[in-house]
Amino acid sequence: MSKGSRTRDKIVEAALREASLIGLEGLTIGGLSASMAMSKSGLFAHFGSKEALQQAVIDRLVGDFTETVAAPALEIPPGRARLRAVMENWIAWSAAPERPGGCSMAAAAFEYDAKPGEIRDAVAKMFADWRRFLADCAREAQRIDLDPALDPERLASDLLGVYFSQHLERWLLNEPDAGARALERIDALLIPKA
Amino acid sequence: MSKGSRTRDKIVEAALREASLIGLEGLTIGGLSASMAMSKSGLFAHFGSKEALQQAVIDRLVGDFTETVAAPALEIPPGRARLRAVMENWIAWSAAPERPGGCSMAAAAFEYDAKPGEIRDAVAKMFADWRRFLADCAREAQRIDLDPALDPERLASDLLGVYFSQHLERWLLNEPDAGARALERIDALLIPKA
DNA sequence: ATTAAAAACGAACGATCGTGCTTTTTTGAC
DNA sequence: GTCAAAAAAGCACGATCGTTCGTTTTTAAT
Repeated sequence: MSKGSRTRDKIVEAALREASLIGLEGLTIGGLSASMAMSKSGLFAHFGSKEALQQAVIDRLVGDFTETVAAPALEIPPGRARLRAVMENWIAWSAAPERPGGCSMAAAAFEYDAKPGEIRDAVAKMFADWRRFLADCAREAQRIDLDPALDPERLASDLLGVYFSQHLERWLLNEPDAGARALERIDALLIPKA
Repeated sequence: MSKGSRTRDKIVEAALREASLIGLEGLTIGGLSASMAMSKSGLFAHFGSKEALQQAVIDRLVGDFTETVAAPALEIPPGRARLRAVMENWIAWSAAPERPGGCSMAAAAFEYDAKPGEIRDAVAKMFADWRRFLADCAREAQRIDLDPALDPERLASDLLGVYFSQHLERWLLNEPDAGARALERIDALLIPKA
């Protein structure tokens, strides 16, 4: 790997960290370059535009998310336990120290829900893909040990909701036990097959 | 009422509308003054700082919210029906045309969850107050016709979650029936007394 | 070691940011 | 109608925004 793409990675990594605090829109080329002791123009040249940088951040975010939240859960055999592991990983991700401002996926979703453009489209795709993944996990689990009477799409929406409320309870209200309480509610949602 | 406070109201109103689209942080004195055909300095003089303007917007938001969502539900006698009316009003508020970018309360909560300062404190108070209101409604309803086995605090968190997920489904994924589906899930959460 | 390519830099651009000051216009009480 | 007070405007400031361009430094293949 060339030196160029290595620095590019470092930049995106730093941008992701900063975006977790101030949002994707709050990112600035100047501020970012200062935080990594490199020149504005040098940093800029790696992307060509601010929007391209934001896109790179989103791509990286999706990659990290998949790797950290979804992939490890796929090691667990399909069923209710796998779906619960997904949610467990997601909540842990939301509290991880390398994301000092919490889950950037949630932040980006609410930040761009009314800002047309390519960034918004990318964020919408990320969100829709994630909801579909949750629904697919639910459907699969219903063939094993999850109550077949549940509506998987509706369950996915509910799981998203539980996540968002625990996000705000943790980050906005500073309630460290928000994640644990959310997991209790998730257990209640995942009704086992009778 | 003096002319001064009348224009101030108009400014805050316009700012609230714009913030619904671009966020509280995205507000600019210049952009706002241009959108209402008035000078930057003339607008600025009403507040003295951008942060004071943002505070005014939040105050106005809280007022509108209380008046539109909470107050009408208090006309309904206490109980499960009142709590459901609160959620119904809230979801309708989220879809109202005078908020072209959706619920600013949700947007502000996620925007400021990691941005320390007075604005964040105000947003956190708004959110905490609202959650307490929901829990109080639930507790009250349990004395009438709501299942006493429910945990009112947990129910309040769940209701918040259902709202947030329908917000994203409506605004980010453009699903017009998100509100109706959310109401179904809310009905399922509000288990009647046996 | 040479050398062309890649990467980083420094300086500057026009635009816009929030904010201060001074002047002009408008208001409302007498 | 007068006149002080309030409101709005005009203008400019330092700072920072994203971006461009020409130069210098570093890399990596020969």
